[in-house]
Amino acid sequence: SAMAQPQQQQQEGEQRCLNSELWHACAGPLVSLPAVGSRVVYFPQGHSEQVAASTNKEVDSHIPNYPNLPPQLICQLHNVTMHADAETDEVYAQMTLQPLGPQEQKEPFLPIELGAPSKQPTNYFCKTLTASDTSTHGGFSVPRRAAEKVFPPLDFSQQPPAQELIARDLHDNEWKFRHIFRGQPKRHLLTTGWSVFVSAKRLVAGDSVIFIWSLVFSFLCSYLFFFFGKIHRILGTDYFIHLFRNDNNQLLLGIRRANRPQTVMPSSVLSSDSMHIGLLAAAAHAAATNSRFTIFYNPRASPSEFVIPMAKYVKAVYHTRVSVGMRFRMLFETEESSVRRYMGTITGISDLDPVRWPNSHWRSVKVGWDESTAGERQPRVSLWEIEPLTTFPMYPTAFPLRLKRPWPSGLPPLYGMKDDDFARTPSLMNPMMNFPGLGAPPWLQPSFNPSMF
Amino acid sequence: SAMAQPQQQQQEGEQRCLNSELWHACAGPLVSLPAVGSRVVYFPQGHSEQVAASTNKEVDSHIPNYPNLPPQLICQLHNVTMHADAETDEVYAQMTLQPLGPQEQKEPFLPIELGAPSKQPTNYFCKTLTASDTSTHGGFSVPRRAAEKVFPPLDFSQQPPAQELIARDLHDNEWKFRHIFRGQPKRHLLTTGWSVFVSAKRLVAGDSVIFIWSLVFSFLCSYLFFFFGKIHRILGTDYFIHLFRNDNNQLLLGIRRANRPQTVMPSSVLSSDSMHIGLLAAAAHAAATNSRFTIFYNPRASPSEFVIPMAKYVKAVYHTRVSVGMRFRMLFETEESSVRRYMGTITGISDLDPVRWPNSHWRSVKVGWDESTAGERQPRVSLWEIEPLTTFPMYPTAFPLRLKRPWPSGLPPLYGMKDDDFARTPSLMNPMMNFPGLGAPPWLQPSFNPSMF
DNA sequence: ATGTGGGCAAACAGCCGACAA
DNA sequence: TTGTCGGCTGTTTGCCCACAT
Repeated sequence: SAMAQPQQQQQEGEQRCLNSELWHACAGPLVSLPAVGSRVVYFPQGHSEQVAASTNKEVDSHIPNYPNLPPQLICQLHNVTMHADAETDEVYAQMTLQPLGPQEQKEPFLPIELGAPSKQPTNYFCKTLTASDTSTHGGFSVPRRAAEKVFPPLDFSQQPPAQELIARDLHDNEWKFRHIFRGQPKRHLLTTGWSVFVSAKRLVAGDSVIFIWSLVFSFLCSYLFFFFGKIHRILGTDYFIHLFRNDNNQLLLGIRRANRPQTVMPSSVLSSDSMHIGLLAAAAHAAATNSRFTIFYNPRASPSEFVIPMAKYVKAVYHTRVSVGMRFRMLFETEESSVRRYMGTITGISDLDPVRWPNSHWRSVKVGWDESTAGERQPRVSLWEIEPLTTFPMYPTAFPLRLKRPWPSGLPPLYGMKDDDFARTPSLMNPMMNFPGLGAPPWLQPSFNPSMF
Repeated sequence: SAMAQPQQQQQEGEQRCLNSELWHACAGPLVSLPAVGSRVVYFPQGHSEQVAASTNKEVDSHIPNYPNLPPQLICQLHNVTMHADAETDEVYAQMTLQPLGPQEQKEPFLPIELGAPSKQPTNYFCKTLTASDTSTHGGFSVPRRAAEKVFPPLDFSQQPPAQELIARDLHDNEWKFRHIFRGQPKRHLLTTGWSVFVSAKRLVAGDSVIFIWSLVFSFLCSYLFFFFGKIHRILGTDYFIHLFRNDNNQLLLGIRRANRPQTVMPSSVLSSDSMHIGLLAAAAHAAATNSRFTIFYNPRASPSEFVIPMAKYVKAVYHTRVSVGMRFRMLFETEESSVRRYMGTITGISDLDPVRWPNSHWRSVKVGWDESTAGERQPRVSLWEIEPLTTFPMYPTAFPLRLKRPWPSGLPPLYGMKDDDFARTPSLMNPMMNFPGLGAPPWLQPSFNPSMF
């Protein structure tokens, strides 16, 4: 019975340091956080979308305009902290941003700004709970491959083979489960302790659980990987895991709730109007004074990734040509927490909100999706979300849309590409309009290395 | 077993019309909402306090100033809707305010603006739950007087006397309880159905429940009371209640949670800075354009009643003299949901935040409390929260603080009071500074009737 | 390979009066 | 008057396997 009690290590107030692997696993394979210190592009418009999704209220029309707030702000990302809601375990990130002046925007890219985003953990599994899993009648049926991959091995000389598993959640609470291999045919089960977890987290059939086999001193591990990279490559990852597996291993446990019909959350703190105004005013004030501001990014609340690495933005907006009729692919998360690509066709390029946010790249691409189940996929995407295909357009564009960009003259063409190769709609005609006085763009600096993209 | 199931009448989205009596009972005896259509004074500073209390974050110093936003706005209250959080049953109110121009501020008071605030229901009881009440081992022990007052009478000819009670909560969900009178000595108990309620509302020992015996058509009842006031006075209230008791009665059920150590709620939607900015910017924008804005008032989240009837404000600020050393009484809510008065002495009169909110009446009075358990009571209060005593000050004031008010000359003195009778600190010297161009104040209009206060 | 259901024992929920504060 | 407890059912929880998919 003591086994069934989770040892709640109540650490109210500020979370110390949330496990990054677990956070990313819960956030999903498509979510990546820009590196601390890197430059990012912040979209008030996208931020607004997130608030609208959280409050279930569309942005009202009588919200004042902030004419000095451009549709995107180039910022330095000073701080990123990962959080999880104490009640629901919903993951979110807090970011501290500082708008940059023209000088800083122009500086060449740093290595961290070009690095690959953090990946999903390797030794993990994610299972969508069945009715049996969440019922009080029984325990949790562990898929065989999953158990073999992420759980410590059982002693099969015993009958039945069993062990006690201890897993930690995002709040560093400990959950104990009896892991047993029994039944006819044999299968892995979590019995004692499981229902306590289900009721504490209020899980229902359709929600998912994630188990990760992690190394406690993963930072030390990374350190060793860095210095002994060659040894690692020779001996393989398993050797390194083996080094730590005996003492310092740990099982992590996260949840991901099904996309239930959102409960109306009128927040009872601040009206949604005030929230929208607050977000805009905070950004406008920060932009005017070049001071820091703080935002919350809630990856599962809305499909609006509104803080984008600057390198990704620059590549997509300036180094990719798109036109109406062009085919593209875009990544989506599957039900099983992996990714798949959906195909579509660009049907238009225009401002999402020409009145409030003219000349914004936010969701400037109107698209149609190939598959008939496309009702749930957005009809508008941003340039950096899609991978245009280099094949011919599906059908010829109604009009060419090929305008000569007002690129600073006298500069060498980019990567063997001529100016004429860029296609722009009128609204996208001058992408530099928000960087007054900006001279040679950063990606024209000698240190800029396009091959790193 | 069907008895134990609450009939959840899920009405997602907008609440229709919450029961006002129940809302007020849950909000507590000190909470009153201004009348729709009346003029009120809105304090951004107090609103800010509520956001700070909700987010557990003090207002940061680098939030921009809104120099055009006065510390108090005279507004018309266009709409008030009562709400209850779907998760926690926490009560809150949504108000739509519209800042008024000088002309409208000056208009004479309407009857609704001078009416008494809504009272607590009469036929109700509130009990703080014991360990036995919340334990799964037993039911709910109903205090005898409470049961006799608010529950329908039992048939004592039966052995044991018992009946089924049906009560409705703020969300209009139905809860059924078996009410039985048994034991040695005899007592009233709620048995079947009680534990379902306790676990559904997640009640713990220390929380309170409120039962109200209400009339469904209370508006009709008020209507009759109004027209047949004399008959009512002759026949007595019981006659009127009897008229409706047979068919249209209903039992209401609310909860009030103990003041547990507040769970940190970083909201995960918007940073507390942005919320503060949002509140200020929304008010400033509304003030500049004389347009409506919406606020949420959360009476139990913080002791900051930041929307005050204008009449109450005017009376306290202009028609009450206070000085350092003066004794006063102030109402507080007791644990048992009734009120008691605490005594204190005014120790100073000054701005709470001279930098950000100069010349504000919000919590401008520094006080000391008589009782040693005063640690939990605020050291600063607003003028309209206290009842100054007309007795002599406890100790003579260090300096007179008696300044001649710059009252418009040529007007008759107020209610036989001479100008000299008003005592003001320098910061409160000119209470009209926020009403530029204001002539004779509303309380000088012939229709203003001070006896209604 | 894994979801569901019957059988069964142990644990818990929940109704009762006794007692004491 | 009312909070808590021991006694005593009836229901639920939860571990086991069989069986079906």
